[in-house]
Amino acid sequence: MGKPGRDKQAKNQGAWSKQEDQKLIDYIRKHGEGCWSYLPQAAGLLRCGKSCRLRWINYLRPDLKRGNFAEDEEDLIIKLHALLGNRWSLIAGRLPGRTDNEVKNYWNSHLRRKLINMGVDPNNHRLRQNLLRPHNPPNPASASSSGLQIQAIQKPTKPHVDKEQVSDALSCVENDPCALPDLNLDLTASFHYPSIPHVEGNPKDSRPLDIAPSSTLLLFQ
DNA sequence: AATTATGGCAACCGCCCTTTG
DNA sequence: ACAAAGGGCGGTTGCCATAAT
Repeated sequence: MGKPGRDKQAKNQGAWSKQEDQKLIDYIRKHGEGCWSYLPQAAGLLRCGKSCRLRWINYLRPDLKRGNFAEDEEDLIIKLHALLGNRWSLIAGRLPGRTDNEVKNYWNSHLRRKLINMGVDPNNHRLRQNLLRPHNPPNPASASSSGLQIQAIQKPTKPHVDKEQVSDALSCVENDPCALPDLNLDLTASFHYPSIPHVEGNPKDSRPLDIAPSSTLLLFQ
């Protein structure tokens, strides 16, 4: 294919206008989500298909929750991030009405800092070494602010994993339920597009879910 | 009141994977 | 088997609002 993200007809960039939003909404209400590369032309939008897709998924979809994250959503994001890493689409799939972009932004702007304040390395979800020393312990009050308790773990984590590792990790969880005592996560793909007209089945939706390894994760109780 | 710093979020970029012919 | 096209994803950027000075 040609250079990705480059639609030759696309002219508009930057923020979407109300008119553009309405065109996109109207088109998708009428025809459903189909071929994104064809959509701009059909809907009369001077945007690239990717831009339309992103605008719809992240902003215009009728089932989006928006607004502040609840505390249980925060907890879930932290737990899932510990399990999955920066796989925002998978994490968002477990949060009805939330998008990967929203979860990613919330992580980067709120939760990362929160974990750091708790003395936890947001990259590997382990207690930072310097904070384990007696003269500089993590603040227990802040650490329990979201109802989380933390156990330090020893082995380093690998940020990115391949699919075989992922399935190994899943079987590890299955074989050893004590590994993740209280997560109780049903890690099957879950998508929430209840009000979108279904035009054609998307084969990608049925692809197997891949899960990051858990053996070196910080454990939450 | 004006200026600067910071945070939050929407949107874009570019890579990678899957599908199709 | 291969290449091209489409779509999805995570990372990054840039704009705007608010806080601090």
